[in-house]
Amino acid sequence: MTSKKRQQLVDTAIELFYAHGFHGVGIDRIAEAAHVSKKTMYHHFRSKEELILAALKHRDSLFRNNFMKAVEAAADTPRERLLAVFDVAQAWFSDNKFYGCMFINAVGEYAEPDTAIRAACKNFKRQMLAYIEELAQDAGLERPKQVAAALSILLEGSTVTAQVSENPDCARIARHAAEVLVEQALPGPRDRPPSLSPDSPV
Amino acid sequence: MTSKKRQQLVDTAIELFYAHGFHGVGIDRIAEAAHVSKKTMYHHFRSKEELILAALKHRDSLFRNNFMKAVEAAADTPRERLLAVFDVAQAWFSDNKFYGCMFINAVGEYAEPDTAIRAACKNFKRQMLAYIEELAQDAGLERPKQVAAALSILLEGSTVTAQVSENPDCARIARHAAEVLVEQALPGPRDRPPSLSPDSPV
DNA sequence: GACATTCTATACAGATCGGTTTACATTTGC
DNA sequence: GCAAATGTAAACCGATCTGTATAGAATGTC
Repeated sequence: MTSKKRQQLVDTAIELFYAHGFHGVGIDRIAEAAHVSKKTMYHHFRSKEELILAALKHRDSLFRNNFMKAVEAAADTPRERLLAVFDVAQAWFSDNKFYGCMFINAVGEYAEPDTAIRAACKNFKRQMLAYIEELAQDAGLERPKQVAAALSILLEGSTVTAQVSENPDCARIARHAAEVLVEQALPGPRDRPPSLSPDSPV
Repeated sequence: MTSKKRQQLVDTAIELFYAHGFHGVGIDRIAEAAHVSKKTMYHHFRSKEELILAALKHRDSLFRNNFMKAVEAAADTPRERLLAVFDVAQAWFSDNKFYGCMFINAVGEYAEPDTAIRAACKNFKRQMLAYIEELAQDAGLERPKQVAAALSILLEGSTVTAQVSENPDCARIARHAAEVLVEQALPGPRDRPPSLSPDSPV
């Protein structure tokens, strides 16, 4: 059973690191905000890096869980879900506590390769890509991996564009682009009209 | 005339900030690496933030200049240039000193809105988008602004994907997606075959 | 050669960094 | 009631942070 104090620390660490960066937030600040003494904090995490790793790991599972649930709630058919990814993203971008992707931000601060922090970030991205590949497969697309890779790039791009340009609506642009790519990857006759046709049998 | 020492400081600041983050590099380290004393450094820049701003500004003009030159050298026709953007990006990603987009990294560390640093980053992205819009316009596409926004998102997405996943080849995926989007935005009959046709008159 | 200027190296100030330790309060088990 | 255990706040450590000030070397000018 994970301790309650430990969870408070991880939750607070996620919030502060996400909003102010990893180098920008000190241990003291996290301990104080979490109402935990530094001593007990160092009882649960032997270093700042371990706290960062715990925060990233928890953020990973929490974020992907919420993301998948939101996608599944937003659409029923596999193909609609593939596009609903961008609706969910738009809602995320519109949160007033949206500061981009925490893992991209982490890599921006910790660029050295072959470190535990980078590995956690790479792993998050790999799992997000795997989820999109699964959706693309279920949607019965041709070359699902390639299409999923393109949709993943659109998702990353809209995330950083929303972050830097403070414009959540770029998710709509990404969705339109995704529609074209998905349409073009549908099996069957190639020269169909560009409008979305009703579900074809898979 | 900009002083030589000043330029050394800016160049060194760009290199170190880009590789290790803004909070991760101190004033002393930059002054030492630039072979400039702290005193003369504070003669040219009254604070670290001013040095950061000068570094971002110089990086902005340098990067966009090199990028545009590389695109123009890589292709002759407007439509080919629109796609050559991703070839240039791929070469950039393959540099062993590639650490993602410096401006995205900056926003990840300085999230507070309405600051000079954020304004510099937003401005860079705005100018990059304007350049892509210009290419889209010259290529004679329908809805050039919307296509340019999508291509910009693809560019941002491939940049962060190359950064986090250490895979420069995602530029190729982005290029393929861009080809589909450009093809779909060409004026004239809609149901042409998916292969790229030779230049149509604009 | 004398002098003002400009650079340097370096020490310093005060704050904060990550991390440890100390002293005390609170809870717990018996 | 009492001791062991666990929590706390807070001082403390050395290092580093941004920013300033000092002392001396190099430079240029007359």
